[in-house]
Amino acid sequence: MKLPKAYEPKLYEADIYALWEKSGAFQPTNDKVGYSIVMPPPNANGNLHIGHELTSALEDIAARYHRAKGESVLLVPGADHAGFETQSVFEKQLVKEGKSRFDFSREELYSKIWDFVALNRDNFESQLRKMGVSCDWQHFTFTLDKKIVDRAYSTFKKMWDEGLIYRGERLVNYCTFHQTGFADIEVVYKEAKTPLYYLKYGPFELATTRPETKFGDTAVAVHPDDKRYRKYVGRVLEIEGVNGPFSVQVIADEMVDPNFGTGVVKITPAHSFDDWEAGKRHNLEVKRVINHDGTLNHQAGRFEGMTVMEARKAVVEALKEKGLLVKVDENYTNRVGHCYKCDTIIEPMLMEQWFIEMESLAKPAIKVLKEGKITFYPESKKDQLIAYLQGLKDWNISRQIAWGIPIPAFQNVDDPDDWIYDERVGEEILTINGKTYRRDPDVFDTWFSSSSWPYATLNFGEKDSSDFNKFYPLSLMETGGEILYPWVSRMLMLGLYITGEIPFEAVYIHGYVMAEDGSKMSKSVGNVVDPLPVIEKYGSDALRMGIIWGRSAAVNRGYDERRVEEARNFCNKLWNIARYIEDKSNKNSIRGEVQAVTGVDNWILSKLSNVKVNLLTNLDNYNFSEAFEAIYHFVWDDLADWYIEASKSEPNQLLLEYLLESTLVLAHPFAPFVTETIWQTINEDSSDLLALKQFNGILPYDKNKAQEFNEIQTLVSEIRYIQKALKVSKTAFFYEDSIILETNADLIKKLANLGSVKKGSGNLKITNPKFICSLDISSEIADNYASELELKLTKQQAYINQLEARLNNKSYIQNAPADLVKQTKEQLREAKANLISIQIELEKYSV
RNA sequence: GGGUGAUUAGCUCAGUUGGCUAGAGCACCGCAUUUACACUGCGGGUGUCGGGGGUUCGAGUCCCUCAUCACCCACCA
Repeated sequence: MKLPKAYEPKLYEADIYALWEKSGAFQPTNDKVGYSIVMPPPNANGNLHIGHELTSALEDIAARYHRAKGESVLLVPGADHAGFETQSVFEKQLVKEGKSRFDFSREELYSKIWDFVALNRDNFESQLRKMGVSCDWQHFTFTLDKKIVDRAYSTFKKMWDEGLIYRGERLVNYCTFHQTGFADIEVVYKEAKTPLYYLKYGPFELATTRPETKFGDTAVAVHPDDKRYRKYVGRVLEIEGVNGPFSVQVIADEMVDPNFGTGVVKITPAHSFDDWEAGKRHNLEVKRVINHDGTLNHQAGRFEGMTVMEARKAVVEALKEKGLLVKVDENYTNRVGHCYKCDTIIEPMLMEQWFIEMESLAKPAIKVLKEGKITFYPESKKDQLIAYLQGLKDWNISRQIAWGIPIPAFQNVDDPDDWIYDERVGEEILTINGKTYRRDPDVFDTWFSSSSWPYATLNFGEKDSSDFNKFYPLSLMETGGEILYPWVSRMLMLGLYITGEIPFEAVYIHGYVMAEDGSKMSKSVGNVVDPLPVIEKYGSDALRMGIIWGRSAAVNRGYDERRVEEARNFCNKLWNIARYIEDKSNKNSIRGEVQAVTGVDNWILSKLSNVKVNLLTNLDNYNFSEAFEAIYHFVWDDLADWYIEASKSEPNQLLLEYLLESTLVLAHPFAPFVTETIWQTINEDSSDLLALKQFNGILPYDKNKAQEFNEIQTLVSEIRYIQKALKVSKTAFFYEDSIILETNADLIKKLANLGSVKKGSGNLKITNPKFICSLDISSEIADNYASELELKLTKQQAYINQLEARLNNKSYIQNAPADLVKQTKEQLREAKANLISIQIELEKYSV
């Protein structure tokens, strides 16, 4: 035998992948219907985790499936420079070396991170290979590749020219540790107990959580209808503060909730989003108090140089001394924004940044979503995306970090309002027409450049010798729910804006792989599962099937190693089916035309036909798990447990070989390595790849003959049950006048583990509605069967009652479809026949 | 405050336009060493489909309501 007793993935996987890659199996053939997926690029700096296993498994199953359907498939791999993410990882390393990013210029930092990423980049490429991903490596794209940077620039330029980009001084979510701004979506809000301080504030008493921003107060606000304070509105008041008196204006604004605190709010336009808006409404003075490093500036007087938290304490102390502190509510909870990376409290900070006007980009996106032009899996994500797009604010794309694509904009050193677009970002200073321009030191938000990913990777609108651009738009965008808003929404908007086409036909959102106990996996908790050791232990196919099995779109689900183990067993099952068939092939080399001969031959072909339809339907609708279960049950329950067992008494070698090949092709997307390994081992023609085989047609079969075997199956199960229940085996089986039972006598004897199968009658009658047959079992033993029969009788009677009730209902007869009524009648007839045979048999025991 | 999803066997979950006695895997119990496989085979049973109401001949599925949980969005001094 060529195949050893058990499948050992480790011995084959690397060679099989190399064989695929060498043969160019993953490159599109370019001459048939195209199917394309661009993989969401993983961060270039790290190792792949179990979530990547899920995402690449789903994408690869889709890709291999469409290849087997005969389509030209392109699966594009990539890597993400992941701007801020990567810089954070690198900074942590610097800290370990006792350094900080502020020891370097942005240029130095950029080149250091570049080297750092280059070191790690091979890592995940080899990991993707281990996962068996059938991607086209020649098409590998990095988010800092020239073509991606060029796209970012041309997109920025187009928006600049069309007035969608503006530079503005706005309050920005700002992390004082990383010293960069963030988009709204990047801020993590957390519930926290924040002391609420009640202060004496001129004639008012007011509540605040941020006494340290007092130095930036330029107004106090009350509700317009609040009679208590009406007389102060419009006046400018002198307020006694910790650093002496200062003046504020009293304004009336709807934003104030008269029932919260004292109904009076101090307004600090430079350091609060709401206050900023109020400031704009009332033309208030903006006074900055906090520096970019999180310390207070000269406005704070003697508190200058303190951090926000230090100053809060000190100011509260000072207020107390001056008798300005009325009380403190320690139980007040509110939600505070944090940096999602370092957990520092986000400061609203007044900054000049580049913004993209979103309304005109979002509108067309909302339109195509509402028109249902993109199919979402699950469907509900579409409405969520629409709701998100409808509430979108302008997008801050400036980041004050080094690791990213420099913004191609230069500012006139003599005229701050004079900005020019120029791609010579290698230069810090440009001189144009005698004017001096300095480059904006900022870089783009990573999501800005990655929004172009579908059309940029596929060279949309460009002359392209490889003709990859015909794969745009993508067939599928497969990704995790966490980037529906930051990425999918923006790819959609920019795709429409730049290409005029919807960038993907379908969006599939997968859920998270949670830890085994259902909690979130996290490095700090230490409950992450590293896919590589799992692959090492169980094989790549096993992990793939184990992770997709029982998982549906957007549902978070715990990782379960037992599933992986079962999937490993499934690989071994396939292996041993092949092993059996191959063994028989050596002993029995009859050639001829493959065809169904016996009932079971026809039956297995009908099952094969069903599983194929089932698999195609499910995968066309991205029901990965159900498609897998279909092939799993076909292989295990039908092919192995029934057909191969049956073939031991009625061998049809050519059909076995046909079934093996058909099964391998069907199972290949789910278990690429083991199926290809089997194929390569039994064929010895390495140019004939299973990975490139298409689904074949199903041989013709006779439905009636297939049905005959169904009946035999039922009978065999019944006999097995009786023998188990009575603890006997190898009993003699008798039948009366049945051609089917006569022709299948040997088969039934084998499958039901009987002693003999003969015409005649025994003392224990089998209550099967299709056949009159019996077992020869001594009466003492058979007596035990009475209780089994009684149970059966009760169940059957209940069933009959149910059916009769249904048929006695006139409305049912009138309103239900005729077919269904007919079916119910048939069921009742069968059930009654069955009941009678049980009753007749039972009578024997009551004597 | 707004939104979305979930609640089905001991556990993890399927159940596509309402219609065959509600399923799968695991776990569990029993039997089996028969030449593909113990990473095995055979047999076994378990559910007031979260509660309540409604529509219908018929509801796990549709509608209303309540409860619990999860996630997302907006963020109040």
